[in-house]
Amino acid sequence: MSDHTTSAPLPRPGGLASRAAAQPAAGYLQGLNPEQRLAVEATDGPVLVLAGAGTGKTRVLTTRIAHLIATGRAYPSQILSVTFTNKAAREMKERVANLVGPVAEGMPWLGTFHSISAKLLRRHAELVDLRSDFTILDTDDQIRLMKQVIQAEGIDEKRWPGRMLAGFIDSWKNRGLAPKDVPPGESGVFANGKGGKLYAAYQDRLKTLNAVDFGDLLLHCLTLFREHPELLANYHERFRYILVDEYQDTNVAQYLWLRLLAQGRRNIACVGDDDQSIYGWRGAEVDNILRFEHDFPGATVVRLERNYRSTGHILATAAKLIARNEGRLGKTLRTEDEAGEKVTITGAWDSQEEARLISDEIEAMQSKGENLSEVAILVRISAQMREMEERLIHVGVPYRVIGGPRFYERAEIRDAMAYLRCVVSPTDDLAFERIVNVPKRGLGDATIQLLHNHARATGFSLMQSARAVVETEELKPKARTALRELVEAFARWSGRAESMQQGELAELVLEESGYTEMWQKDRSADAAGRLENLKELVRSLDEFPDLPSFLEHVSLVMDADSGDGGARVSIMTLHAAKGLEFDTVFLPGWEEGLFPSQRALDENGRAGLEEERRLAHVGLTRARKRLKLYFASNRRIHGLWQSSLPSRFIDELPEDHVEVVQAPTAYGQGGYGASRFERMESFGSSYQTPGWQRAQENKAKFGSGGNSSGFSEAGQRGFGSGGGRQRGPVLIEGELTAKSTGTSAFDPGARVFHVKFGPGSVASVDGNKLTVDFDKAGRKMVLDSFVQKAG
DNA sequence: CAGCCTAGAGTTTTT
DNA sequence: CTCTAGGCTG
Repeated sequence: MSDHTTSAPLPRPGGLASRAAAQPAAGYLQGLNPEQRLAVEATDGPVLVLAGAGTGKTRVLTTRIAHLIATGRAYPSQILSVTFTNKAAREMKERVANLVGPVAEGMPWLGTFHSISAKLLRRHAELVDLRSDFTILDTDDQIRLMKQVIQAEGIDEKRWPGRMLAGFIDSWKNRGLAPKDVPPGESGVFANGKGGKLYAAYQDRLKTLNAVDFGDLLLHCLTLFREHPELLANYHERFRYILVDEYQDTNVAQYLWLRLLAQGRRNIACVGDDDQSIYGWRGAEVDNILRFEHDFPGATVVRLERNYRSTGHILATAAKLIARNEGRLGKTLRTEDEAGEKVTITGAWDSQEEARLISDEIEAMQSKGENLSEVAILVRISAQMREMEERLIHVGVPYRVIGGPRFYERAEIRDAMAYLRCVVSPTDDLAFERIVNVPKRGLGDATIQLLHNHARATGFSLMQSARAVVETEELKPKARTALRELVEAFARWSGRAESMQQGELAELVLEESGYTEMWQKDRSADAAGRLENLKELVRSLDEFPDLPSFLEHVSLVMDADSGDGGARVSIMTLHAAKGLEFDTVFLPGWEEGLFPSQRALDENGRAGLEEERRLAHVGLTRARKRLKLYFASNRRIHGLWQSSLPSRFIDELPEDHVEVVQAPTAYGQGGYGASRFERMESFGSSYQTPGWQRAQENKAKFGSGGNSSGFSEAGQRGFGSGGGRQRGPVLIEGELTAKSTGTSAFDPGARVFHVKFGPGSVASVDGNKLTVDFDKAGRKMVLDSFVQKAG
């Protein structure tokens, strides 16, 4: 290994380090509370910092790094500091730089598990049978490859889809299992026992392609360390201190990775919060954090419990909720902040009204001049976003959606990348296959198949095969010409790669390949945006010294540029909100089945419920000053209106700290009050009627789809915006209280018209509920306010 | 080979 | 309901 830092002596007296150490209580330590300070100053040996939400976790981490550097314990290049996301890594780098100055620039080992692993692997690729210019596949490439492998085995790809295999393989990799390590019982679950075999075949394919997937980055590192102890020892020497952020999110592979590296000096500090572990479904093992003291005997455990973020009521609410979980290390958050406003809970008739209530609140805040960037709407599932967006567009409140497809996952970026990959490494078959017929060149399945056959027979890459095949008569003239042109173009581009600025080269490639033109001709709504993204890609290219380093950056680091500093409300999933905070937080959709998610309950029972509860806890603790929860009695799921009960989590909140703001609607109130009754105490829903199914049954009582669909347009106008700024629920309550509303204005036999179902005749009347035989839609039960007299 | 149409599915997401 | 992937037809 050539890295000079390995053999560099420790700072000597008189160096920068000792000067800093000589100063009493260094400036960076000031303002830390005693626990934080302990977490910073316990430099040697294993340390576990249990940092509750808003307790200054990042501050501890960055100050600790500053402390290690300033006291001369380590050079920046001797500190291994791992995060999960690039965002976290970036933030940490910035904050360390603020503390210690430009020395922090030299922190080559501050990064994500994956980027650090990639770096290690590029150095030692040959030891795990790779070339150092290996490509990193994304999920899409991965699945395409799986499909090929599955088909090659002669398995029906429909019954055993590639993405399913990808899921299995991913979870094996998460657990650090190579093909040979997969328990036979598990490898059997896919394709009648072929799972393990397919995994092995897939790994073989990757090796031939000189490619790795995300999981391999970790896995190959494990192999590297295990099979080359001298190399590992070398890194033990180098990494004097190891820091880990969000430790509760580590999976088994990451845990093993850390354990191997920490073995040497045992100077490992993990910071995390078991109450914020929300990624169990993708392999995170809360156990890693629960087991820390056992794995690292003699560990110093520090609890950070003083919260600097939220007001009293909010914190008390969150604390009470999370206290219901059993599998936790136990922390009690406290604040010295004022009690503030109570947390509110509002019931709405349906999800549209819920959106309306939230937008009303936001508009009110906006008119008071509050900063919309301090407002967030956090949802359980992305499907909830659309309705919120529609509503905000309707009232003209600016918003931004956080999350969604990442920059490099967009088709146009991946296509452009594939072109560049082919230019840089003509043997990249996956990239070649991706763009061979994009834009359309008349090179379809038949041509690809031929190339594949040729490649398999000769051991050539697809590009080489193409070059050979165009010299033969095997292809029809049309296809042959097209393919020849493509192959020649790539030769030309590759030839220029040396001499040209990569940004220019990319532009040239995209232009000459006809790719840009393809989108220019496209008239779909998002074509302009895609061209814009391509421009962005070209622009960012020039920030890199060369194409390969750019490609690495894009596959591992690049994320969507959510720039744009305008004041906007943020909409995102609860998962995406972890680590963020806002003055005001809206939490819609607290309903059984949605949150906690029925699926989490069905698939993981109590563990699933507890993870959902932690997710709720994450949501609650995002708020600094104002926290507003909502539930709707009716929600459209997969296009069907379903009625739902308020979430059990609502029942679990402390009455002293929450306020049920609006008397919920008549129905809503029934639901809220009755929910304690109706729900069973246990969570195992297997023997319990699922919420949504019960909702189906209830539906009859309140009219099937009819009433609610009418809500969409006529309904909204009818009560919502029309009747003088009134709160929706009040009006709806009137509509629903059949008994007190008196009789309907309709008589049996009357002809009526319904916005959704069209014309029909009234069959019977029950209060304000009508049974109508619609001419087209058949017999439906609807509320009279949704129909008009006709003919 | 390309465009249209139909059938099926449909949490949470980073790297 | 809405999207996507794959199948079928021109």
